[in-house]
Amino acid sequence: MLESKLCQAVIEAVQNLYGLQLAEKDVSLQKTRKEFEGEFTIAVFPFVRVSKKSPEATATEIGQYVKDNLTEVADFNVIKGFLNLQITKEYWLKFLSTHQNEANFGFTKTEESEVVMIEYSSPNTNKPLHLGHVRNNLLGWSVAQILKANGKNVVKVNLVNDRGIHICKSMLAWQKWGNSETPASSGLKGDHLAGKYYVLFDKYYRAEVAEMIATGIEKEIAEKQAPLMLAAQEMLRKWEAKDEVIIKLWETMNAWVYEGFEQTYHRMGIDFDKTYYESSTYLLGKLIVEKGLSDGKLIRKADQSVWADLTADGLDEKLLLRADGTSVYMTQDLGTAHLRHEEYQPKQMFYVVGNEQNYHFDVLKLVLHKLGYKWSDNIYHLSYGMVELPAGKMKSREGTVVDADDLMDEMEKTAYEKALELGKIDDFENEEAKQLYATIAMGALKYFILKVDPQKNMLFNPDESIDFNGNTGPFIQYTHARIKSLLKKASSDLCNIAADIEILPKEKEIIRLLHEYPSVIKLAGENRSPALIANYAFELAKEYNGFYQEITILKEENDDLRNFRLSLSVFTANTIKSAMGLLGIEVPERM
RNA sequence: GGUCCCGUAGCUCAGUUGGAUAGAGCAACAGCCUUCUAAGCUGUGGGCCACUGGUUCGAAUCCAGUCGGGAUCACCA
Repeated sequence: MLESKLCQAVIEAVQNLYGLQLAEKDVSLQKTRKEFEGEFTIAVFPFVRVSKKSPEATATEIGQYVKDNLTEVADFNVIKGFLNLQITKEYWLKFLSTHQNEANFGFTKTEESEVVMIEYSSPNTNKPLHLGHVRNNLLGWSVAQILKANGKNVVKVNLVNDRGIHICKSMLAWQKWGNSETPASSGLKGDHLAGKYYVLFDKYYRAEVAEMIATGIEKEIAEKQAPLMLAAQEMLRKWEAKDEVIIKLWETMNAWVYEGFEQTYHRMGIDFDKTYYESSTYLLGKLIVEKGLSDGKLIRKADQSVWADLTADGLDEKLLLRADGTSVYMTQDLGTAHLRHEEYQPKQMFYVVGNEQNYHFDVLKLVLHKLGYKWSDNIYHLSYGMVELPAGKMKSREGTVVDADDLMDEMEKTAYEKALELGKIDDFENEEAKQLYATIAMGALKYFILKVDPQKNMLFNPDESIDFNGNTGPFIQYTHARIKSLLKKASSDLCNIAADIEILPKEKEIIRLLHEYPSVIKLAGENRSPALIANYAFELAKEYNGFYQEITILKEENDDLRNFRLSLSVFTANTIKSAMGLLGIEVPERM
């Protein structure tokens, strides 16, 4: 790699000139700012201590050494303490012709033994997916792609939370007020149907509680004693006892929900290699807890409940088994983690879960560590920020939840209106036009969400539809389509690039960006951040658009220049497509 | 209250892990299609990088404190 070659040369220079041995991290190699000549810049301030010369003199000496010893370096210049290196035209042109049509440029070959697991989505089966899940799904799927591009053997898993009191609530409501309604009879998607009854439960339950409070019962007692709540709890007990009627109802309603989820996932373009169901893993944790008890690593209290004492690590005590022996969320996660480790022995286990659960994952790792499972070190919580609305958090009770299916519908409608308005689809077949709205709508949505640093909270304003201009998915898609159109008109093959052409600054900038792509993939993998890929794709598209606007490509009369610019275009289109692919965004051939 | 995260243009976000004069997009205004797709390009205005101190050649970035916002501290998941 050129970058490390440059670093090595600088290390060598400092060693030979000043007798100081540096490590690669001591050399700050960065991109040269646009206003200066050159492609790479090294700040030499750290070296003046040993050179005992001015920054300018030091930079000049190092620059001269590097120029003399590296054929790739054509020249250098020094501004204040900054050494700007200029790379030879030959290097850039060779780079261009070598990689312009390389299938997986920038990707690392998959290492089969590097098994890495990533869990994302993890929905509850009592309501449809909302905007929060959308961020989760897109992040998870994209990070999986990025890890693959970094040579990992990725296993994508989903953990469906298909049991528990909240599931019973929608079941109970359906039983009471459903009149045997089904997705077929109502025309509702299965997950929306279940969600409808979950909301209904909440409505009647709150009415009951209000009524009880009105008769003088205390709020807390009312909430616990409301008949609907008692009935839901009774249903959960029956479920755990495998009551036939309840199990049947549970299976039926969950099947509806899965059908609905599948449609949403499919439309979103995300998938899984394996799906775990909490109903079949929730008991596994008990075995681990019992072993921990007999090993004396956990404590049993007088009421028979089991706890992990984490006070020595600055945390609290954590409940692992209730007094009645039933398991809690943490217990279940211990079991699932263990199961996954047994099944795959992953080198790393990633959990894409919102930052509201930071504490949960700290505890999970700590408890596993305490119980002696060394692989607890391989657990990483990919914590991401909340999606907030202008009014604050989404609240289902206030009806401010942004539904995933509705959101995608809205986006498609906007894409359609926009395309119509701009006359983009006048010569499109019906099917192709439909395909285009979907591609652009999803491109806009995915890019909007993925361009933000995962760690940070982000704002979504439902009143303003997501933009299609500027720093957006469609902007990048458009750039790709534009290049494709250009290439269709250029019938010539692009094979050899002549050596004696002049490279303009705008062209140089594009080459440099393309050259940077592999290290962007690497960085995105290390940081598990699709945002780095997104911002890179935008920068590349923007740079190309500037070039396209200002410089003649097809109509250039000099064949060498024409070929060179077409090569640049091909390479850019390929890289845009590749980068957007890592985000799960398709790029159209025309739009 | 304890712990953790965040605070950059009117708004939404970048800022390559400490480097040069802090950047994009949106919104506003002014231009550019008889020539490769105008979902594009060019230009103008807009900043006490929350505040204060510290570390050093150099800080939006690291450390400490203050203020403001969020999350969490359940026998919910």
